Amino acid sequence: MHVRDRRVKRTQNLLAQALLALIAEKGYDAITIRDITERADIGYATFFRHYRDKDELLRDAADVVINELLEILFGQQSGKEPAAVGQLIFRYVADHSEVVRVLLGSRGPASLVQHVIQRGSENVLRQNKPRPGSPVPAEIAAHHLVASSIALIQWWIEHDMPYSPEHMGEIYRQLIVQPTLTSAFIIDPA
Amino acid sequence: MHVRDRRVKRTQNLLAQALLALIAEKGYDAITIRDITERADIGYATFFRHYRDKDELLRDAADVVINELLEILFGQQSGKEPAAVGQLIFRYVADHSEVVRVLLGSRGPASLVQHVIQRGSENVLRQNKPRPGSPVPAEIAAHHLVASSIALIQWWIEHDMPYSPEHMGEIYRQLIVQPTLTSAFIIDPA
DNA sequence: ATACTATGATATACTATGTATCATAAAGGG
DNA sequence: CCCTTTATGATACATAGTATATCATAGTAT
Repeated sequence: MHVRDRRVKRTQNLLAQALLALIAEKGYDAITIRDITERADIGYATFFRHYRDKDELLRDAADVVINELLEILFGQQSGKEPAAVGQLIFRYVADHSEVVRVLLGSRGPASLVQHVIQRGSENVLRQNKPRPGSPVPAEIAAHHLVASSIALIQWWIEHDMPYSPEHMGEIYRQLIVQPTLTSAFIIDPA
Repeated sequence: MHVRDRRVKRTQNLLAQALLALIAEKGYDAITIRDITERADIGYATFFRHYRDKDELLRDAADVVINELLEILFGQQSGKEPAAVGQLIFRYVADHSEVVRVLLGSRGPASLVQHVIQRGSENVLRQNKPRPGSPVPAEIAAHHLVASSIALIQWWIEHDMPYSPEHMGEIYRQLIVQPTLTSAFIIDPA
């Protein structure tokens, strides 16, 4: 999937940036497509040449963030200790809190969160071996791991990040990672 | 808050029933207010005399279900063993899967799920004593407990309930209840 | 019985979506 | 560099849905 025409790339970038800026200003629901095209300085009809509706544009913009975070978590250093993973997550969120707040904010559509959970679960399943004989199916454990992580991030952001990323990493490990791994997966000793 | 006029109660009931039926048929987003009023056989303008928009009606309808479930969980038998609590939840969901599917379905607005988490967290905090010195704050643990439970219910419903309520109760206990209680709360020995 | 209030029906203004069309400008391949 | 292709801008327009106002009527409470 390589976009050949520079004009297309330019237009899509402008639309995504405009959307994120507008969400931060007035919330997702209040935004009209005309708002987006005016902010991006793009013809109104041009929007529909790229996306069917607002949601499609939002998902496209979100994929950039998702891939970035997945790269951090599952990149070269996949065998890292689980304790550090939590700190990585919450440090990333703190560094990009504006965008994350926008994407996971309570105003966004539920379908986006579902999409993020889906993407995350696939990666968890790919990176861990299920423990044979466990009453907890790997598919459920993966879903739980990702959904709980997002819920924890949402709580942290909505409460204006009252604890440090290190502290959140410890909470994350104790409440989510440790129980899930010991319940359903073979713990990687690396 | 007692509704005196029978006409009001009648109208609101008809609107709520119509909305739930329509969500099951075509999904929340596709529903117009005219759809609702026509199905309920109520004048179009009358809708706005009770609710500002669709979301307000949905939240009102959801509160009925929330209160019912909270009554089951925190009613007379609050001191029950945690293992049984999971079965109670998933049995209730199975018995009311149509409505729960509608309310927690991926098409519904995110704000509704947030609302449910809020209501549930308050109850968890009210029913449990925080463990002193734990790195996991009680507020976070309560949020985690409820948010994870909803995520697990969503997974179960969206996958057409492939495991029995008993099995789900065990998963629930192992993945969510046990870790959360031991991490952040004083375990009730009753 | 009477005063009150909710409803139905209707009209209307307004906003937003989505499509069609055509001239123009920019891009890419040779 | 030329030529073909394609994306964009501008505009007009059809459609759908929201939200409010008004008034006669019917149901409700006390």
